[in-house]
Amino acid sequence: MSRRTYNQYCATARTLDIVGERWTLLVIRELLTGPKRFGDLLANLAGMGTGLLAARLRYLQEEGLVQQVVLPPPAKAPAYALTEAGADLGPTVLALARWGLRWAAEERREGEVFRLGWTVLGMQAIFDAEAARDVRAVYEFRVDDDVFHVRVEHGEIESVHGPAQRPDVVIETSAEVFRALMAGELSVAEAKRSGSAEVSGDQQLLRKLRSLFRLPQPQARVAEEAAGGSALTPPTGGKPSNPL
Amino acid sequence: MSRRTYNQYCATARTLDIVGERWTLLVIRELLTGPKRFGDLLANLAGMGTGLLAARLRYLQEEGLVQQVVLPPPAKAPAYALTEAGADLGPTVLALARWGLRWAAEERREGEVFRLGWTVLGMQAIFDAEAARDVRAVYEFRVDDDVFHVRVEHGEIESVHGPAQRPDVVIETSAEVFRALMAGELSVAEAKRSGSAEVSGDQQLLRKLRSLFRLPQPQARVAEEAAGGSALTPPTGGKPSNPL
DNA sequence: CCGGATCCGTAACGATACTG
DNA sequence: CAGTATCGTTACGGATCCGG
Repeated sequence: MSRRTYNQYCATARTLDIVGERWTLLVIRELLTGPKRFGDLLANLAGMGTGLLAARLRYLQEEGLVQQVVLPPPAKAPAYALTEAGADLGPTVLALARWGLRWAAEERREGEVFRLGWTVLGMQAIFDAEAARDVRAVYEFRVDDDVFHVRVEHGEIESVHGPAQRPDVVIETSAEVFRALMAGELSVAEAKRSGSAEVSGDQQLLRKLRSLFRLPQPQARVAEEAAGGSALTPPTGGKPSNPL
Repeated sequence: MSRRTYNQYCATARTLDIVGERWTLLVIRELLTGPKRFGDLLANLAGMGTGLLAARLRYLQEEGLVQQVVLPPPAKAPAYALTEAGADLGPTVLALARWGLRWAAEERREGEVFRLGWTVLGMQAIFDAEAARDVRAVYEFRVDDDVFHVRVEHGEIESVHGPAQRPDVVIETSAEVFRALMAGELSVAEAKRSGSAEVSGDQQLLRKLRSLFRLPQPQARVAEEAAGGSALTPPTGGKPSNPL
């Protein structure tokens, strides 16, 4: 009858009691880039039933991580947004993303869904605050019908759904080309030359873009030797895989 | 038949495909402080069935996050340990703990289990690298039959299950008193005076202990106002709740 | 059409009993 | 001690239906 809980006096377990169920952290991920409507959430969470999404949103509201809002005019539609408590899960979600980029970043698998917003969050995960100390720029990305923008300022980064007010750089392309760009299979210059991407704006800031991120060396997760002090596994030495 | 997956080309979702199922991150949490035997894991994960734990460990081995090891003499018993990939989930688990300390840190609930190791990890989560820049010390905690030690050096912290080689400070007490210490309901000095804790070792380093951690202000997760720009909620102003 | 609520088959989990 | 086998219960996934 009552809710399933780990029943542990432990901060990690308490957190997982609230956000550890299936889909929950992905709902948070979606809302981290801005408010979303029920239908948009559903569209980005293929496989999740409407009933389950409604139940999750209701529970997250009860727990004070999510709130219902009304989108500003002209939209004026009902939507869901994170509260301060919910938004504070950002570092946790980014930590998950960082691990995935390092240890589970094989290429796109057959049938896997791809959304622009996820990659934008990935950029946040590998953002290099040091390298961005003196950069102040707004990048806008347009893929298919989706638009996100990334604001870099004071060594911080922010990723938001929707167009920017005054972007310094605009990159417009297809989902597949954008995916290839971020996977390091293609450079922006190449994409632009081949006509598969439209790029406009400040050339200086465009060139700076790739320096703002420190992609972790993707590693293979091979089981190590058992027994004593397991010897260091040599670096995999695969392609460094640069984004942008 | 096949494994349940989110099927998203997204680093966060990929990570959750591997460690997002029930209990999995708590198994990782247990192993973050050192190798553990099957029975010890089970004892610290009350409510988890033997079959499920076995299945999780088998899967995590297949995925290269966990490996079977043989404990060094005199134990010489089989145990489970993290691989490099598994250990790299440390930052993620600590991020979860940090959120819990801030937003879900109500007092101990009726029936909740408490283990020394979880609190030791909590200390890691709120460790203040700046404040510890010039501290070099090993603290040992003994609670009931459990022993952990915390090594602080070069602005880094490490929490390990078992006794230290040469601890600078040793604190021995009961689970309930230790819990109260970390919850800020009691100071080490008070506990020592009342005879509910044995403390020995370097007094200087003992006094430094509490300065090494920056406990987040615990916040209530109240749902914020909907509509326009939600007004700032006033600080809860509860007791600052200092550990140690 | 959007935002759900309801229903039902399947997969995951929890507790206990049993075995090398 | 370290698991495997079994079985009742809960959670999830997909489809259908309903109100504004």
